[in-house]
Amino acid sequence: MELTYEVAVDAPLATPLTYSQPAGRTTPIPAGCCVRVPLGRRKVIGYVLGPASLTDPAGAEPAFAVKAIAEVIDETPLFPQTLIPFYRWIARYYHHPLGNVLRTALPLAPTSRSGRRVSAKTRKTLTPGPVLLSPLQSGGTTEEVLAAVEYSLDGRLKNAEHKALSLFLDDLRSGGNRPVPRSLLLRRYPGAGPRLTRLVDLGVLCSVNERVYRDPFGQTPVFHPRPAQLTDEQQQVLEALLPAMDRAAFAPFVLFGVTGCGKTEVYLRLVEHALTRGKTALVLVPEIALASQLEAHFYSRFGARLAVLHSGLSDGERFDQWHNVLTGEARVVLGARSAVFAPLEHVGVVIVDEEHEPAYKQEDGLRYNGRDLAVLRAKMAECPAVLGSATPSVVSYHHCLHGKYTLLTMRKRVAEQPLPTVELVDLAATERSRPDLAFSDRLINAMAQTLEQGQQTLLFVNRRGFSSSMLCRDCGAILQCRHCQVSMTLHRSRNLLMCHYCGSTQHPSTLCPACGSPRLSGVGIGSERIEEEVRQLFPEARIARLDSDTTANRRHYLATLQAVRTRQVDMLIGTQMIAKGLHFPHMTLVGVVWADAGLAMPDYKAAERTYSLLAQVTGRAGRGADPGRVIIQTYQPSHYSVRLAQHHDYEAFFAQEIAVRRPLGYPPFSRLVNIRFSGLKEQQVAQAAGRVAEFLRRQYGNNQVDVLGPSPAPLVKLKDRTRWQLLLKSGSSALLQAMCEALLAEKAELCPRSVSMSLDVDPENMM
DNA sequence: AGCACGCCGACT
DNA sequence: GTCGGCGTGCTC
Repeated sequence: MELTYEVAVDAPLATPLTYSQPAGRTTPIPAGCCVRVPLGRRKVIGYVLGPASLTDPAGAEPAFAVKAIAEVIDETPLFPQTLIPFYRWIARYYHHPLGNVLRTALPLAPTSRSGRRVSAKTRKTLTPGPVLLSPLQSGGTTEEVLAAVEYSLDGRLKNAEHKALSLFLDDLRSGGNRPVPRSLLLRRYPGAGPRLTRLVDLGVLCSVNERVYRDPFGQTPVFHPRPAQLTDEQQQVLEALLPAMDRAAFAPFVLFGVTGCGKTEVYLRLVEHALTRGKTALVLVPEIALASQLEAHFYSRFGARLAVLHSGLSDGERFDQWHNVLTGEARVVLGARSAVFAPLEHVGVVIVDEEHEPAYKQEDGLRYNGRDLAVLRAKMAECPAVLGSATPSVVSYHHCLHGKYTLLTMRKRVAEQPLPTVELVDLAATERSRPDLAFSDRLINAMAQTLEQGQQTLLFVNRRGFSSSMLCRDCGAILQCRHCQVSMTLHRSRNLLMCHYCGSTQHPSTLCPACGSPRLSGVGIGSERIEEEVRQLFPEARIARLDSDTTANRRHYLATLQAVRTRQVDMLIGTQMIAKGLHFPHMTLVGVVWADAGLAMPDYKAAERTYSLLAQVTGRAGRGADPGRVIIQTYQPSHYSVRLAQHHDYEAFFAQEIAVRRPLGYPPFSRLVNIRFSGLKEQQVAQAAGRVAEFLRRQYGNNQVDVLGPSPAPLVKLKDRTRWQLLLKSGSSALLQAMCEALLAEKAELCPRSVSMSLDVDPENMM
């Protein structure tokens, strides 16, 4: 009976394929191995999922000819078998081909087109050979060992060889009998090369290639000692969480704690507990900025048992980290969203820090949410999932109130620092001496004062400001759709306002519907422009900017933070990424340039994002002795997301937000799937979107699901491609799943190949 | 995805 | 006559 395998191939195929044992091979191939398989006339990469049966349940022969696996690329699996159900679930839930899911999950696997592989880095080291071993084992001084070697070789050692061996013995002792790198000896004795080679030939030394683990930590991170004493709140929270870990059953928790309440120590204790119970731990952070913050804490506590996985690593570093996890050497993984795929086994706790962060959502290819997958991993591993946040997502908090998740609260800041006072500046109501700039006099004066005192300022720019929405210059209202309560988008070319949820349009009225003012205009402020204005206002100040444009590489990011820490920077300007995790004792002023900019987004989550960003930015001040000052500029000081952020009142914000979403049936009262269409020909794209909408309405048009649209996407044209979208909204996740499956089955009939169609399940933003 | 096949327009 | 455009179908 011939062995056959189920193989997920690196091609957009809906199902795995069946292949047989490579010619001439007898041993079975373990699941998780990377192989090369024939597919049509080419060869592609595939992943072995396990044995396959050639007959279907009815006993029928397959209708295809089974081909043999061409090559086993790696004899050791790239991922543990236990994760296969996890990958299958993801493929099904996100409607993504399994082979492509695996390619996303295993970033270092070779691709079908490039055979380039990242390899282990090794170095040549030397260990004692057979001739040297027994004199070493009988102990004695270096001189005695050398004499014994000389004796057993009948005095065949030359002076230079004697010298090289003597240096080797020194290094061996000082290195605690670890293999001695050849390069180390060559540095001390440049001519040692041929001598060492001869010593190897004589059997005195042994040459070994040792794996080198490239150090992703750059310089050694700051050491954080383990605090002897926990706060009462930390104690209480752990009293709930540790027993849950001991029960070894799935249990989701939201750890709701204000900035600076000491959540990190809670995470560390949970991980410690997992390790002492022989389990492993998975810790996710939204982005690299926070990864480097937490890295130092985790590295201090767990050292070599820690692996980090994030986009800031080089391929080589990532390879090493992945393999450390795979071999079981690293038992704690700390990383960004893709670390949710880390090849850990026996996971004892899953932690997601800042769980509300939009950065957990991957916005291209496999559009997964790292936070949601983390919860799923915990479920499959039968362990607790801990979602930490100072501003939990509306959906997670809703689950807490309905008994789906357990809420744990930490209200006190560790050092009892008071939260800073937050001042709102109403941009619409205040006179400005520089109306040409984005700054009010109050903020300019505060910046000047801070600069004079030698303290630092942080300026937060909500870069999501969208230049084509309409803002009232008098009351700050943003024009919204009457049906969807999302902002209308201005289409300059056609001169009309459109809702990108439902597609309805309205003429750009010359008067503000809220206050009747005629002063309406399109708006948008980015961090580059702010930097320019600040340089103009304070030419003598030292200014740095951090945003996704300037932070493509981690070295620059870390260097900028270092410059701020050593007070070589007076003013730091940045976007979201500077809003969290960072704390600088001399940063006494935090300014928010335009707090309500995010409210202009055509997105039902706009208020939630605004609240959490403001709450986070606010937490950045007052970390040192000085409580700090926060100035928030806004056109909408009375909007609940701005007003309640000022008072650090999450519960009130949640209540308001839920009251808005309930009647509109947005999550958590429904699930969404956004179907995106794009293509080079406008007509084809619009037509395909229309046909799909018609198909779904005909098949499923009842009151259990809303099919909204189709409508042009907010960025209708991107890189010459026209984009349309169709939004599905339903209380039934199963119904949405069935609709998407039916749609994909009919895709060929509804949507030509020149139009690409992709599904975004649980969309995070609608752009 | 990638690679075949197949069916219509302007070229040696 | 045929070279080559890209719409469509299939891959164990």
